Amino acid sequence: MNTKEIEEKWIKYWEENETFKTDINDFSKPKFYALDMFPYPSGVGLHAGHPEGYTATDIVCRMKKMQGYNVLHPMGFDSFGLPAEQYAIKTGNHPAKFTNENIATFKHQLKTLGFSYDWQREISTSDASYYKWTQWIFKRLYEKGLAKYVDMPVNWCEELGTVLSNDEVINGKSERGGYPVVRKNMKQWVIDIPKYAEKLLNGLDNLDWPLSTKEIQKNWIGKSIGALVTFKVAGTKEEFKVFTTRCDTLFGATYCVLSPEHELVEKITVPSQKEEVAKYQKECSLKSDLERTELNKEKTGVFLGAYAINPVNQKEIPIYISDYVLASYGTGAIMAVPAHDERDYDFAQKFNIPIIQVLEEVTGEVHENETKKNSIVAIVYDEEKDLYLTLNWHELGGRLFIGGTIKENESATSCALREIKEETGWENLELVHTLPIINHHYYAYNKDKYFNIESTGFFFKITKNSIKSETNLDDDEKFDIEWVPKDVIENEVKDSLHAKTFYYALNPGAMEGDGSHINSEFLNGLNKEEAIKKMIEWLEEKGLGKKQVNYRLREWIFARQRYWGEPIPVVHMDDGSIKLVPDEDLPLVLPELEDYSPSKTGASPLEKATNWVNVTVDGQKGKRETSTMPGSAGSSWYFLRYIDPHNDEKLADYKLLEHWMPVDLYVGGPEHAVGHLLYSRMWNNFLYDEGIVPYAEPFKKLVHQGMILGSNGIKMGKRYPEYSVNPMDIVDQYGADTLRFYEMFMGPLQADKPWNDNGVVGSKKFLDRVWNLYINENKLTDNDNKNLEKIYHKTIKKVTNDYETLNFNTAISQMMIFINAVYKEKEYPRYMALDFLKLLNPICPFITEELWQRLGNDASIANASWPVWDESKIVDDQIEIGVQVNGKLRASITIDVDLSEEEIKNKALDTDNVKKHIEGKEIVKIIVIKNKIVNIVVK
RNA sequence: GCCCAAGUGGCGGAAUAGGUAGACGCACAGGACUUAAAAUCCUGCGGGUGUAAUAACCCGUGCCGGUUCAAGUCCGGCCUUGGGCACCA
Repeated sequence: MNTKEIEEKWIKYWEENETFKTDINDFSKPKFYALDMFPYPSGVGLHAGHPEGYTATDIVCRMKKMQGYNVLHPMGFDSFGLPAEQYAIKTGNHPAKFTNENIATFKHQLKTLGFSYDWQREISTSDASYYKWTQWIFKRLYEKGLAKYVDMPVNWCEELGTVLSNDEVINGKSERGGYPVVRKNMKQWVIDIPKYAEKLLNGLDNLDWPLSTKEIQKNWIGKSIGALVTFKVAGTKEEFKVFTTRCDTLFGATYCVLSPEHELVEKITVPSQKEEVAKYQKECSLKSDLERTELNKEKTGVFLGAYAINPVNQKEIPIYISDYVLASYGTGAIMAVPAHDERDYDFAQKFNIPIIQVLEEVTGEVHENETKKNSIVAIVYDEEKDLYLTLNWHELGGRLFIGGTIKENESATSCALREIKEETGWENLELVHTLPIINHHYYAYNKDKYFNIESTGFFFKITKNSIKSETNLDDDEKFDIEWVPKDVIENEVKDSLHAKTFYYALNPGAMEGDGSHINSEFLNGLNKEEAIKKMIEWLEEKGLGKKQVNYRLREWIFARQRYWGEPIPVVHMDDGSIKLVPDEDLPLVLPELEDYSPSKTGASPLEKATNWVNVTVDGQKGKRETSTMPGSAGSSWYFLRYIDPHNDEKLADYKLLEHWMPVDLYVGGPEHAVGHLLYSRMWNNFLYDEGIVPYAEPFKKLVHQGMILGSNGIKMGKRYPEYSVNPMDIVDQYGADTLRFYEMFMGPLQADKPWNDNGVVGSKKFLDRVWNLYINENKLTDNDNKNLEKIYHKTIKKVTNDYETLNFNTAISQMMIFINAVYKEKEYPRYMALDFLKLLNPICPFITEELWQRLGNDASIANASWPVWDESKIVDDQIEIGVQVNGKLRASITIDVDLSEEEIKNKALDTDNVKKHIEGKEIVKIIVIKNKIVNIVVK
């Protein structure tokens, strides 16, 4: 088989005959729109991962076409981007030259692989005829106030000379290149995607997408429901709002924190603190994002000297600034509840701010007639030895810490010290933390009474001054004093009160879940949900706050200080106003430059095109915007343009969109979960709201292909070039069919899979086996062959269903089983041979076209109709089922399918090995699951 | 730390309304064809005890426990790997 010759022949045939041209206006058949994530045409051509997803959609498309669907299967290029620009900087050539050369290479390679794209619908985001409409959409966003020119802190990457959007920054470094990114205030174009947060969140519900991707989008949007609470600044007319999800803990708010950038800081700082505050603000502004997150261990901050008034109790509480409060989230200000937030706790400890507990954990089981009392649990820690002091009561109560009842007129602390001394003899300990009060219910066996206690926890440490004296214990105090490490406590301290107390000792401020409210006046006794509801009602009634939804999602930074992108179609007039470039002047085409290099100061290369930049509009002078749009602009709507790629009047005809959208199957990598896949949903939702497109959600079903790893199990790439595979080399050596077949057989589409050269050879062997069967073996016959009938119908069924659900590896294994069976036969009926070619065709279009023709067919197999199976021919009349005794397989029997339960039982019991295992035992029952298994239970 | 996904032979992977674990392929071993090799075709192939060979038995789907006549599949608790988020109030 000469794969090269065959492949070239059919590529030419399909092109000349327009085999895969979509008649977009033919609404008579059901439609199927399959979309691949279009590639960035890099200089190196396709990598091993491209053919995987592309083959997957191609298989489904080819099957759907044969099943009578009108299939739309387009391809294009995401052709704006940095590599082309860097090439232009180096060579002085226009980036378009480089881009077009690469597109030509990509297109050639894609054709070589046999994908059934309708190339007449090809688009390229850097074509002016395409980006005309990208600019047009931008204008609509601007008109609706969704594209905004604002002064705000943005991600500035010095090395790349541009600002970046949040999804392009990973751990404080640029996604591309890994260069440091800092926060910098710049006047920038942003898209107000948070306005669409709710729609983007709700829209996910009805999408057939991977759960993990939906989850990532949900987290990225980050909806939280809470309240906005107004705090007045004592002695001034100023006030500020805080966002909180736990307004029920307001009684425990003992200070407030503003972000260092908060606008109120200058106004309310008292004169004596001004210097220190200014110094701290400066320190924070110089920190990069990376430093700011890395240095999150030790809390820092400065007191403003000003006080806020807690609206629930009129108490004056200090106001600080600290960089643990982010300017960009919520209102940039918080109320701090150190008792129930670890960060606030750390800060309060460091600055000696009071801690008020307002939530109380309830442990144990509630009973009637409980006796109430107050008590303590004391934990004593030896830091040097890393051991904790416990009392081992053995069978009387297990391992516990020191406990005791608070006497009348005694404070909790002195009770704790007294109990420690009485029970263990230790004195002069250092109190590390007072732990939250726990409301505990229990039953005391020795007193036969139910108790309900308010237990205060204490965490003490032994110091050099600590002393131990002899103890004088009562007779009923039968315990051993044991010093044990942490893991022994975690395993052995079973009592819920003591275990919880220990947890709080190690995690101060961690009590932030549900609990019963205390110290909270009108909220006392309520749980979290009730208390939040009541507090919001109270705040709203008094005009001090209201219910508020907040999102983590931020503005989409929409400008890049680069050349190779869509020009933003606006003019900044000398009087400071902004004018849009009129629709009739679109596309606003990129000017040619002598020098494409960026500047370190944040100026776009376009500033050098002075003739282009300086314009007069309506007799007024102005300058064009010189930043360009990000790469994610053009890819946010390309799926619409495929439907009507040559339309000069509209981005796409509404009637066509109505018929063809949404995309039925979208395949691409999971790395676009919060970039492209969120941005395109936002644009499409916006265009829907504007009545430009007929459906809000663009992608009905989404599937992520996994990564093709090197044979070492590690991602292919620069690090391990010796393990990287160039798909074109595989095509040269084994043919495109083999590459497609192998990548589909490797494993589930969605999984990451290591490359294996032997696997490629194995795939080629199978295709050779098929070829030989049709060409060299004289088995083809016009007779029928009953031996193959069942497997033939089964194969059609399995392959059809597996293609539909994208389980290509198991479809292939079924085809192998079929071919193995044919090899064992003398005669291969012609109709089966033809139908098998149809089943294999979506994966291996070349070899199947060739064999189809050699079997005497004129037209392309792509136009043949998909085979159908006969369910009645699949049913077995005899099957083998297992026989178990007490759940262990002891035999298997062959039975007629319609055999009665009684007969199956008899047959099972009549088997030698089964007899052996039930001999002398009593049969308890016999379970017969029709056509599956028999299980005999004996005693 | 929080959220999500996944752990099955030497390897890639099959099998989930709970019902004979290891389909199919790779690798490996043996055989046929050949002067020979390659290619091709056929057979075997989870680990162990056992047998001349069969038979038969035991163990086995990351670990521990549970539910069930029956668990890779369901439940509880861990461990490991991958991905996402991370001072988000």
